[in-house]
Amino acid sequence: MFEPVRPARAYELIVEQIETAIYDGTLAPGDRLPSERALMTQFSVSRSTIREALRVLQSDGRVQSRPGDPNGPVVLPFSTAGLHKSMSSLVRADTVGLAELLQYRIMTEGCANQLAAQFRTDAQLAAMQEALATMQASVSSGHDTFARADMAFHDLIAEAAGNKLLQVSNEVVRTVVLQLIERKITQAEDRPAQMLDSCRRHALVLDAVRQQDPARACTLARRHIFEYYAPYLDEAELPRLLILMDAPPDGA
Amino acid sequence: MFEPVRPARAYELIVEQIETAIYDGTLAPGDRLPSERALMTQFSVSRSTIREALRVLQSDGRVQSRPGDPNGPVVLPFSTAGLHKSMSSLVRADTVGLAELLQYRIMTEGCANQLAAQFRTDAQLAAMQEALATMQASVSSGHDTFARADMAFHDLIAEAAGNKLLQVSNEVVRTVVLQLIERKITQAEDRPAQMLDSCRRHALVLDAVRQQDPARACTLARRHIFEYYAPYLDEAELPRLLILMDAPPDGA
DNA sequence: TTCTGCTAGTGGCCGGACCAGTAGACTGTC
DNA sequence: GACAGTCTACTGGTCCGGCCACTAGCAGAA
Repeated sequence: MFEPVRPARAYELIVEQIETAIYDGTLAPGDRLPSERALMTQFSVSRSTIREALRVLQSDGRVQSRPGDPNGPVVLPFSTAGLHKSMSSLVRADTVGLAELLQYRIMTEGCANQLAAQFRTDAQLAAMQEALATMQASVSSGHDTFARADMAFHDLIAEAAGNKLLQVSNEVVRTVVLQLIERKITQAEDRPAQMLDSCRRHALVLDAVRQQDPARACTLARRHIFEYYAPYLDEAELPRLLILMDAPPDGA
Repeated sequence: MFEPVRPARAYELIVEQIETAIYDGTLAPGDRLPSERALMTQFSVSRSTIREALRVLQSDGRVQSRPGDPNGPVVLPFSTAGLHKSMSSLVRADTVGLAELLQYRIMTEGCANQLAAQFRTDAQLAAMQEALATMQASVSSGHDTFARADMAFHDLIAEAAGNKLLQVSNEVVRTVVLQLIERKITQAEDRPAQMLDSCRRHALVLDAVRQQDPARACTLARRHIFEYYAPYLDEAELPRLLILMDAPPDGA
């Protein structure tokens, strides 16, 4: 009949007020909050309470304060840091595993390629071409340049897809996956062969994007991710990914 | 040559210590932290510093403290709450429009249905059936019950898909979409007809899930979302969604 | 045995204080 | 007038001691 109540903490109310001010634009990135001593009069609470609220906002990446700064805490622009943090924490805690990450990535990256193939501009296509060239050129030189160019390629795809959510989620998942298998992948003895193979596959995908063939771009991208990362998975985990390959959504 | 240094805050060091203790299992979910007064002697800092550290840990969903509890703050189990929080902040903050949200939702929900059709258990199927029944029963009664049952249905699909990332992102996007058009949808004069139609479509999707036909489940789910929300979009925005319909991934 | 009231200890919050650090004004020099 | 250096007012980080409402568990009453 009645609902349980959760007594309101003062600092939580302050966090809420400042958060909504950020959401509705009253506080834009780059703006400055009043100093802690000014805030305590505005909210009529003590400084400890203000500080606890600021700590929460800071840990959420909304504001940042610097000792001695006479301008007060600064409102930060949105960043994906929070997403990265919470996702890698889930990975560290074994709540989500590599298979789950890859399953998700196969879906989103596939969709991204599909959209990119449809809506890419010529300029975007040229940029992708360039990123691929950098990848090919750095096969022999270094793992680092290659990885960066690889990252850039996928970023360009996501950008061409024209969906910010897709872009961000792709970027986050991709980064977390790389973190997870970074050691294994850099130490692989057949690393150069892997890189060459990766280039070949990227070229195939890029070709589909160039010819504006969404279905093929999607299928190739999915298959590429699957085959590239499959060695790092257990046998038992493969079916959950395979169903995304030859079954739909490419309707084979 | 040299890297910039960031002076270490005391409370940050405390957060780190407790966090690593949680990660490496020294502190398991359900365990109790010492009281704030005890922690201040262990870390040899003042209570304010302890409290600021606890605020950060609390906002990250790692611990929770309750006033008057003689057992001290409790270590929480890992959950997707943090991911949920940062994801909804992304969706809210980055000024993504309805079309973009729906585009994303069509992709993820489609995939979820595809996976759910493949991997659902009989128990999950029964639960979906029940949710759909509740929806059908509440068409005449009230908008609220209907919306809740609708939500439950999609949650069950996402759960059956067996991917936590997919589950969280689906839930977030769905919630935000509903918030965006809540007013328009509850005030629609043909609301009962809409509800009936929605039930019919859900039944179709559920049938595909029952028969474990992933391709059909995916296609139907995508089409359902598109047609349900299309009236709330501009003409110009439709193509970006349509490409996800009759082109792949259902390979028509 | 059940219930009640008490109590020790808890987290939430307050006010004041000190310190190292910062930016901008202020000074003296050239 | 331009520029180095100092000075100052204020900032955030931390500490201390104190008060309050609340909770769990216990001792005593029924």
